[in-house]
Amino acid sequence: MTTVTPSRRERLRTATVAEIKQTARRLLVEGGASAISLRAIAREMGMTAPAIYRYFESLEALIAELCSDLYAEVSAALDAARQPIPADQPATRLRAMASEFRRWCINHRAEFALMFGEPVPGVPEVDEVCGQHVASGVVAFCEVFMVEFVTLWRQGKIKPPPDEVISDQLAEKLAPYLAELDTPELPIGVVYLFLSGWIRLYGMVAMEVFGHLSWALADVEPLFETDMAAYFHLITGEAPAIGPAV
Amino acid sequence: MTTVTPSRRERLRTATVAEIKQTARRLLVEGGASAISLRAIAREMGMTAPAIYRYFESLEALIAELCSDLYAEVSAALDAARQPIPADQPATRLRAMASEFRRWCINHRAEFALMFGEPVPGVPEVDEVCGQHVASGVVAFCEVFMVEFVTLWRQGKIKPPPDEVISDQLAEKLAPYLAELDTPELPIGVVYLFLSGWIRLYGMVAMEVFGHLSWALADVEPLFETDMAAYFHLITGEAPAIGPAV
DNA sequence: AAATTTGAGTTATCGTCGTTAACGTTCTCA
DNA sequence: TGAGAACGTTAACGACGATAACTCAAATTT
Repeated sequence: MTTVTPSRRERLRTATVAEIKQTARRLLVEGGASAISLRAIAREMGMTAPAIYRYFESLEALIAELCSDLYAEVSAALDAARQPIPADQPATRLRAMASEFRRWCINHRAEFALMFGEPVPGVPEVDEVCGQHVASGVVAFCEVFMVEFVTLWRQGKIKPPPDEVISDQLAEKLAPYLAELDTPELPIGVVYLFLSGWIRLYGMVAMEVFGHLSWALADVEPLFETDMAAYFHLITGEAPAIGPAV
Repeated sequence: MTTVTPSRRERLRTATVAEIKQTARRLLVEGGASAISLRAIAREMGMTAPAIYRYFESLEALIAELCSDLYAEVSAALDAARQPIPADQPATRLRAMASEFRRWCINHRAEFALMFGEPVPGVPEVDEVCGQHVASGVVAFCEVFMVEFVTLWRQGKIKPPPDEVISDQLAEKLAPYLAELDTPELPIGVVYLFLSGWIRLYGMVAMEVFGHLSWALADVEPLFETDMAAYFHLITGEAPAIGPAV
């Protein structure tokens, strides 16, 4: 243990920090990001607003930290979704994680908007911590998908698209990113398929959460399932073993 | 003409309304949606804030109207992008419109966030005006894509995906939407391809505009071009005539 | 042409917000 | 036991949306 005795004061402090963030979370859920205010938090906690400055540098910093926690939370949810599936079935794992991602985002719309919508100034951007893969929750969140995808590739299950589809410029621009990975031998076509899948997943979830699909669909789930199936058919050439999560 | 003499007062009024919206637009561009405030607008116009209430019911209503104008603006940009291309080449038209959509959104990031990000309370949602296809700018914006897509289908150029890929539930849920169209005979697989394409386009543009791709790519354009090419290859079976717009 | 109504703008005010400064109070530790 | 840090308070500043009451000029009506 690095901290033997958390020293009473430190215990109280961490408890207060937790209560502040938890109150902010509740305000976020109930009224959107703009409902998070220092005065509202303090009011609900039976305090006065300036007291919060003992714990956070500013409202912006508070929201940034809340956002980091949310990334960790969704990462944990994704990790939990893949655990019951054997590690040698990465396609099924990816499938379950995609469904869980959609489920989490739909059940946490305000959080999703904060994390994946218009970037809030102060919230750590992903590319700022591209070097160390664990420091930021965002990278960890991406890695969960990436690890399974690489496993799938190592199994030889991924059919990279024909070369003529891959633009030379794409290969050129992706090169520095490949160097970041611990698998630099990953073909450019496979990386393209990964990014393409992440974009399709994000696109569908974002449109659904933001209500931009309600004009066409009463329920997005069938389209989601169909599109995910089409994607896995595209990259593996076979239908994946599906079990619609939840 | 319905209005013979716009009656001096009305001319002044519309001019003031225009100036208010144009000032709001500038504030939006310079400082994001949160920078739009009645006081700031009034300050820049040499007025006092309450005067604006003579022209708009509230800040929310002002932003909603600004948003409608933006939908019309992007619709016009898309329309201008397809005009130089013959109407009997809908695939090329769609391709050009997709590129133009990305270009417009990248050059108008703050506007994009307002229109396609987290929905702002007060901004008219698309599904509220699903009946009349012209009333809302959003629908007109969607229609520009839809029209070309239907033309492409009428030419027999779209290969619908195999039936087993299309979920029965998808067909079920899309039925009411098909009835809305003037082409109810449109196969469910074709509608799926359209929505899938729109989602892929939105996903890529949204991630790029929001900066959620900068961790992987210094320049998103090659991936955009590649993915669009892959999409058109998927739905038509052949590579479209491309000319990377701008 | 005079009287009246309408429209557009003002000032004053209320309650909200983030943030800072100055001031107590309480707990911890040497 | 005393010094000092940590935690909390009140007071205040400037910015925000919104409303009410008021002034003034323009348009309309008589």
